Amino acid sequence: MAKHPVHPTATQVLDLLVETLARHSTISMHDERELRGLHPRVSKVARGADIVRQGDRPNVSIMVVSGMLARYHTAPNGDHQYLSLHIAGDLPDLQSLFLGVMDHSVCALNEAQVATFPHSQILALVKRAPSASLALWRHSLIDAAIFRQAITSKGGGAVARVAHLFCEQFTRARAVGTVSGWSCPFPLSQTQIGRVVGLSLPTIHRATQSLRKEHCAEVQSGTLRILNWRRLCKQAHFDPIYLHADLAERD
Amino acid sequence: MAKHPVHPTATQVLDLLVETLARHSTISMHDERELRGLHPRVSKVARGADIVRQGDRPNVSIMVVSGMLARYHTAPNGDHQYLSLHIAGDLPDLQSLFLGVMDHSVCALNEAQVATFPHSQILALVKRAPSASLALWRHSLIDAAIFRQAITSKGGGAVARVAHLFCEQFTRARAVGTVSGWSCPFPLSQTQIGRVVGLSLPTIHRATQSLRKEHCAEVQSGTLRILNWRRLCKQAHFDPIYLHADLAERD
DNA sequence: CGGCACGTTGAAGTGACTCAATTCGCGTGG
DNA sequence: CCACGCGAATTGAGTCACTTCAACGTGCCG
Repeated sequence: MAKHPVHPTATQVLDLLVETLARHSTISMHDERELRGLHPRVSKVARGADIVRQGDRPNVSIMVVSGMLARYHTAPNGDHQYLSLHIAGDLPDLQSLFLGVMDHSVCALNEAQVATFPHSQILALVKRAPSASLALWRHSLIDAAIFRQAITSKGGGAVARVAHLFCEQFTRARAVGTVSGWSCPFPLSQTQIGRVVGLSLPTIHRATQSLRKEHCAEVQSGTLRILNWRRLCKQAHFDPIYLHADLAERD
Repeated sequence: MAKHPVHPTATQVLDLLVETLARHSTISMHDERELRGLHPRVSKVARGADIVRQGDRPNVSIMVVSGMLARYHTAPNGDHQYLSLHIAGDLPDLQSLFLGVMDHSVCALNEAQVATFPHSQILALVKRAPSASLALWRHSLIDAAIFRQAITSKGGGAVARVAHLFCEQFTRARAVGTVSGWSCPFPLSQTQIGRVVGLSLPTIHRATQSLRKEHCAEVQSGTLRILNWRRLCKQAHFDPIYLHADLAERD
């Protein structure tokens, strides 16, 4: 599985979409047929580039095909506070479908490929395959659950916050199949980790160092490697319930 | 407008629901007719009582009719971290419709009245009036936007966080019409304010005192009174864009 | 009157921040 | 091929805001 498929076809993109939704929702034959009727446009995004900006009124929604994106707020002093990280299959700005104006921005953390779906097509899909739209709704609810967890995580110390970030990322990477052994992609510098968990660079450094010394986890050249999952989870007070990774229990 | 209607009829409850959704979405005649076909059950909840608990698998969703509710996480040490506050018209656990198991709890901050809607009825509604379900979806997206804002707010100092809470609550209260002059209901003790913004009691005390001394806002016997809206917003770095209170711009 | 919840205030401790200096890895141009 | 420069990681010193702990006031309800 190449990190950057040379030129993903529409079919591959739609595969990814269906696969993502099927991970937590039941997708009927009819739903799948309608989903495959969408016409995504795939484009490449440079590392650090913005895809959507606060205040925009997009008329498309995007899906991550490869690479990693981040949503962020811009603080009054100009700093960036990252709100969430997004990997293949994620739909980071699905909300723009219903909330006219963006209340945050989306940028690429490394070179990434994104698929864009016109809102008009999605809205048409909603009419023709309502149960497929419920899958999208559920997807956005899980998204919200992750934000709630982020609020609480700020209660713990620096090590706990970083450890929690590692746990969440590894768990989500495992779900989409981008892990190999105990490693998964993690293209963030320490400065960027600081923007995610809301701590300063020196603090992040000490926290990551502590986690490496205690053989919990380490980051090296864009990869996160788990050294001791059990211990890492304990440091993080990680309880994956909020990721709602279990299969749907209703239809 | 009594704080606790003696015994709200189903009609009044459905009025509130339609009114709430119409605030940000276009509700067609057909949608409204279908919404009014729901059969809510109204019940009274004692101050401090839990309505749903983490780990539950509810088969109903609730709407606040009067009073104030809070969603909260329970920290490893037993502390409660409030995630959001909810007033009349809010649907705090709409997510339970699609996410089987609750990842947080909901409790009443004062004596409150809540309406319960069976999931089965809502799902039936979704089938019969898809566009009404889009209004519910949008509602849950605004909910998520508030969580995102909460993450960023933790960046500022104690005074800024408390001020931001005051701004948000007053703005939302104004939207549902529970303000009178520059006052709105706010039944939280300083300890509870601490649970919302993630600070200790003494810090909250000093922050509220500072806001009163600077004639920004004050809390008195369950009421929040704005003394100087402009100055309060400045202290809070409050930008209401994330509340998406503007009317819907698409159908 | 006694208990209790909440508000008020002070003193001491601690964790993270800012600021700053140094090192390392790596690509680039002389 | 080496010097340079840049981004990132590393480390230390001093400061500040919030925490914890503790004590006391105050109003209300039994």
